[in-house]
Amino acid sequence: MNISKEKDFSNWFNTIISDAQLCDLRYNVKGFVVFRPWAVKTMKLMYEEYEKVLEKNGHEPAIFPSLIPEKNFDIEGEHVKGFTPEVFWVESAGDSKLEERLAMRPTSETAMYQMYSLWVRGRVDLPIKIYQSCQVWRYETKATKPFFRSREFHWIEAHDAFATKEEAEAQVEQDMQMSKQVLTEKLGIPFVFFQRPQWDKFPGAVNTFAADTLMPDGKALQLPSTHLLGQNFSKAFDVAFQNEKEEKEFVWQTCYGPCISRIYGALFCIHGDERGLVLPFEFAPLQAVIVPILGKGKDGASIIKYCQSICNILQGAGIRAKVDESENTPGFKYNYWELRGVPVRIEVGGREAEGAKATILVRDGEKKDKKEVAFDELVGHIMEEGKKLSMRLKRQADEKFANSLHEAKTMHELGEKLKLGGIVRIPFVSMENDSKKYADEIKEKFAGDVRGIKYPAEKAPSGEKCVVSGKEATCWAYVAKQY
RNA sequence: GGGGCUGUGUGCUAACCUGGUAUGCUUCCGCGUUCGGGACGCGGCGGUCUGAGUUCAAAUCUCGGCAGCCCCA
Repeated sequence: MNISKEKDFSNWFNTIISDAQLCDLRYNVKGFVVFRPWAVKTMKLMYEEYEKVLEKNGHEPAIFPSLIPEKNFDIEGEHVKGFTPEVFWVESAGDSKLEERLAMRPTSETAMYQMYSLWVRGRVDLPIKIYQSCQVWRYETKATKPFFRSREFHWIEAHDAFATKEEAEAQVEQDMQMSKQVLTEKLGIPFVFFQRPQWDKFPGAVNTFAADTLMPDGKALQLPSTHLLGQNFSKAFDVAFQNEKEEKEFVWQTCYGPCISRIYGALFCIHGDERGLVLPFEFAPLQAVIVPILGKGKDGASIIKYCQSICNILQGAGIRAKVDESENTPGFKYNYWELRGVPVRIEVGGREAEGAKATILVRDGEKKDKKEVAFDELVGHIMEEGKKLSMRLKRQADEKFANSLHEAKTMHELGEKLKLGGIVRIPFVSMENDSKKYADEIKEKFAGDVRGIKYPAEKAPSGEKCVVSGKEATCWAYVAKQY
């Protein structure tokens, strides 16, 4: 495709989703896209990984209905206010209008917590740690963008209920750990967790913590967020238990929402290059592609046969591999699979077939990096190279991320740094609601958003003045342009 | 939320200003030759987003709808 994602990110983005066939934008409902097999295969692997980690951390799967009666939806005041403008409503069925309209879930608190109310009787029923992998719908009024902001998206939501506040707080930390295990360790996506300002919380939450990563154009993208709900919802939905003193006590809740379709977007934007996708080995739909090189004067049948024997041995070792037997020329196949980010390419022609070897090139290598590997060493070599590729991707992403963190002490400096892209640390007055006007000023002047304070909290600034208000700064705030 | 641009076979595109038989490439199908970095020849299938209006006549002009992109907040 030959487009620089740094210089021309939107062009790169639009080109890769159509050329690598990640999704099809031609579906005729605004904000809804068709996810195509190549994207879905990786997203499924991501779901699997995430579900595994959630279950390892004590969560169990469930499937809740996607429709929520309006009355449930109205129970928690803040939540209603936050979400109602974005709800798709089902108002009729067949020819008859429904007595009560039904919300297509924009998130499942109001579907799940009424059930939690029935399920929780005593301490023995706690904690509840349930997740579901599902899609949700939100009528986004901002411009939609495939993967990043669609009106339908695919995520996991985990909803936990505890007997004590401390356990709930610990859960928030566990959610952050899980984010790190999956996003950073497995997918190579760097991020920072911020505690969002009071004016930018999840509707109904006591506190919101969200992971921000950076896109190639320097804008921040929110990835998983976890919310300390306190007792706001449990009081509203009557999720309570009888304690040892035989008193009624409301549970303490958290919810956690990694959006797989968005994380997938972040994944390919962070690792992709001017030739197309670059995928971590573990998450590539196809990990090794074998390209036969036939031609006059060569024994085509025996080359194909040899390719197949390589494929068998790789598949036997658990590597997702295939022989590309299409009618295209080798050069076409190289480009085709590079565009799709297949980690390892194996070229097999007469030379290889006769010498019981194969020529290997890893996705982020150049022509000169091709290596010949003996048949018997292929499995070990590919596993090793795959692992190294994933590590390289993670390291490069980490470095780039670290280089995009800036600091500013004055309004002017903040403006200059924001122009560079990335996240800028400033001394700031506070994260309370009455400081929102200063954040609004930053937004107005530089289109930058106050993302919050770092979590875990940093040592507060001493003797620093807020760059906006000039008042005594009580915290280090982080500012970025955002998606 | 505000502003701008756009919609023609699968994709890209010409014709649009100045209304009159819709151009070329690509994809796809068939046949043959090719194959170590996006092969080629010949033949074939396939199109003006949608609704209304103006007109003898609309891809073209006008208005609405739907959809996409870009910029600003």
